[in-house]
Order: sequence, then C-alpha cells, then structure tokens
Amino acid sequence: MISRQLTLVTIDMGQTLHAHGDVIEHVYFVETGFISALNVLSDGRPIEIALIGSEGVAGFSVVLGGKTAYAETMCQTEGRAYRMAAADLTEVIVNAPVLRDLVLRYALLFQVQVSQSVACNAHHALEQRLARWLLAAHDRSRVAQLSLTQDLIAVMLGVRRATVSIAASTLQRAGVIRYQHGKVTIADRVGLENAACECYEAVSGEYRRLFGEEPALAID
Amino acid sequence: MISRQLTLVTIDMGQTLHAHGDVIEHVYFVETGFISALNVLSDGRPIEIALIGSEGVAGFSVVLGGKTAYAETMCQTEGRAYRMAAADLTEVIVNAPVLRDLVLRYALLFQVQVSQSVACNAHHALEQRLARWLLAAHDRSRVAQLSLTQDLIAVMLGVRRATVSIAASTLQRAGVIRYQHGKVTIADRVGLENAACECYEAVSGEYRRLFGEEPALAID
DNA sequence: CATTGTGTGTTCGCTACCGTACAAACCTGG
DNA sequence: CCAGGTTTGTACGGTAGCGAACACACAATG
Repeated sequence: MISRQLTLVTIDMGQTLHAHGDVIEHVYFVETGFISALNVLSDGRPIEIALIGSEGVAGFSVVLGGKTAYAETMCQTEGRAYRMAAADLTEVIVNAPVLRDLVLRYALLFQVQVSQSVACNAHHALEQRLARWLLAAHDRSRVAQLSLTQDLIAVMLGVRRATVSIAASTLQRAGVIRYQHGKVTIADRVGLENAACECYEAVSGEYRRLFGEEPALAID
Repeated sequence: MISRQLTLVTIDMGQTLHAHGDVIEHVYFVETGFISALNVLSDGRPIEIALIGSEGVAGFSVVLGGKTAYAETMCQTEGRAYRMAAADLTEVIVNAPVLRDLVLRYALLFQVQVSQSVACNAHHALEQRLARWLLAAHDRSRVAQLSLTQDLIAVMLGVRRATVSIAASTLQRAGVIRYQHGKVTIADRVGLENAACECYEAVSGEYRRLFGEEPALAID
C-alpha cells in the first residue's frame, strides 16, 4: 500500500521545493500545475533546464543515488502534488519494480529535455524558443491562460526581459498569443506549434515513445 | 562472474558507438580515451551534451529503460573499452546492486554535466567554455597533447570554427595552450583552470561528491 | 479618486558571435 | 622536394541579443 506514504499537498506559485545543495527530504509526484527545474550559477543567475508536470517527479534524483539536490525545483503555478519522503521512495522501489521502472524512465525523459535544451539554446532563435516554452507550459497546465510575467520567462530562458518582450510582441501580432499584464493567453495552439522549433516535437515524441501506450501510474 | 560478458574492444577516433534512434545493442565501459555524447538536430548539426571518460558508461540509458539511443556517442580519440551486450547488463544488474547503483549514479553525473552545459552555454563567453572543454578532455585522456582540430571543437561547442580560432589564439598568447596543426598541448594546467568558467569546477565537485571517496569499480 | 507598485513596449549604443571567404602554414604521400 | 589536402589565422559586413534606461499601461490599495 504505497498510498500510506503519500500525502497530497498544495504547491504555491514561487515555492522552492528543493534548493541547490539541500538534502532531498521529499519527492513530489505532480498532480496539477508545473514546476521548473533550474540550474543556478554561483552569481545567483538561474536558468531552466526542464519543466516538470503531471508526467514527472520532482526530486527523482534520489532514485539515482543523489542525496542532495543539484537542480533547484521551483513551482511556476499553484497546484497539487503527492509528497513522499525520499527515504520511503528509495525503500519502496526495491520491491516495486513497476514504480521503479516508471521513475527511471522519467529520469530518462528529463535527460532528453535537458539535452534538447542544450541544442536549442545554441542554435534556435528566441522567438522559436519562447513558443516552445509556452507549448510545454500549456501542455502541463492545460489551461489557455497562464499567469506568467515576461520577466519570469526571461529568467527561465536565460535572456533579457526586453528580448522576450520583442519576441512576444511578434507572436502577439501574429495572433497566436495575447499578453495582458502578467497573463498570457494561448490564442492559436497550432500557430504556436508552427512558430516553435523542432525541439518541442522532439521531446514530445520521446515522451510518447517512453510513456505513450501504457496507462498512467495508478497509485494504490 | 560479470567478466564473462565483457569484451575488451578498441575504439577508434571518429567511430560512432550509438547513432540517434538506433537500438542500443551494447554499452561501453570506457577504459582509455574519451567519447562525446551529442544531440543531433534534424538539420544534422550536432552539439555536445557531455563527455564520457573512464568514469562513465556509453549507452547507460538502457538501465533507465531506454531501448533506443537519443544521444549519439562518438569517440574523440582512440582508446579501449569493455563492451557488454545491453541485454546482459539489464539482466545482470538485477542481482548486482553495487553495479546497478554505480551506473545509476553515473547517470546522475551525466545529467549534472548536461544541466551545467545549459547554464554555461547561455551565460559564459566562448573562451571560458573552450578552457572548460579542454580541461574536461585533459582529465579524461590524461595526456598533455590531444589530437583535436579546431573544427571539431567548434562543432562540439556549437560555434563557428573561426570563433574557436580566436579564443584559442588568446589562450595561446597567454601561454596556457599551444596549437600545432591538429594537436593541442596543455602547457599550463593551472592557467587553463583560471581561464575556465565555474562550470568545470561545479561538475568536478559533483563527481567527487558522487564517486570521490570510494574505490573505482572492480570488475571481476 | 489619487497613489503606488508592477508589468510591458521600446529606445540607445555596444559586443559577441554569425556566415562567408581567402591566404598562409603545415603535414603527407608520391 | 614538390603537390595536394588539411588546418589555422584573419578579414568582411551583418545581426541577435546585451545592459541600461525610460515612458507608459494596468492593477491594487487606501
């Protein structure tokens, strides 16, 4: 009965679940909302390495043998998650091969996201990257209107806010998004997909390959 | 007796061990030399996401449940590696917790490398990144003179060769490296460390944290 | 209603790196 | 020792994004 060790908790926008270097006390199986995994440089500048939604687990690196968090995890929306003590997870997976394989497979998907971001950041224009990011956020929140400032997105993408503003204006003029004071609305999902680089599709494809056909994890 | 399933093979410079999308037939426990893990965009442009040396295993993603390779692995030097059938590895680790934990911990280190590259590529100047890359290559080959053209390094770092040439000239004028027609010599290791960004130290530190104190894997 | 804070659009000059190109230096094989 | 391929240095104009700054729009509060 794994459910004994799970607690449903609410997660708040801006909340840090794991700070860099901290011992990982809990992992979070996301239910709703989404979480950014960040790499923080010594001067404090963070940059996003991957987005975590209901497909994922924040703090999964305990399963790979990590005691402390390398990536920070920070909530980008309010939402809900099942929290589990890290020690319970590492213990329980010994005799729960299905759960273990699922978490390991997620670790692989996470890695694919980060790898793709390396290529994307190196070779794709900001406007495409912004579109890709909005699509990923949209997938994970499933609402058309997101509470996201350009300032925040700029930090995630590792660019200036002004640069995001210009790219967002272009997308807005094309009619695919609308921006209103801290809120983005996805007006034309297909248009946004066309505006994004291949990286969105590359990661989605890998997600389908890894998790596609089978049912979602039923926690009992 | 794991050694029964291991074959010592030579790896050649330029050889591709896993191509993107291919079924992973074998994994390679690197003995000498080093291997680049690459993310290839659909237009064919590759970019390096991590370096694999004797600390690592090319093709480790089978342990996470991946059947096909997402990252390409390509040898940057000649060297030696113990090759093992992927199926044998996944089978053997069921009853070899030490080996399994070691490979999983390596998967985590690999992830740290890729994550750090995201931040590094976004925020650090090419000269620092070049220094970082040379240090990583030097660590893994343990020889001061490396057979590496600027063209190759440019592809790895995702920049033009001309840009590498300029950065290399600066490092050369500072006396930390020497370049002679396809061969780089590390002349001043400490100077090179000073020229590199924090990312080199961040990854090394994480390596020590994950693998530092214990003896290397004794395969018997 | 006025005030204050927050978010957005846009500007300035600046720099790192781009794509392309070409010549010089270097190694190798005949 | 010469010819041809490889590697490196350097140049050109072009551009995406930088840091800093400012005005304006909107939202929340008293």
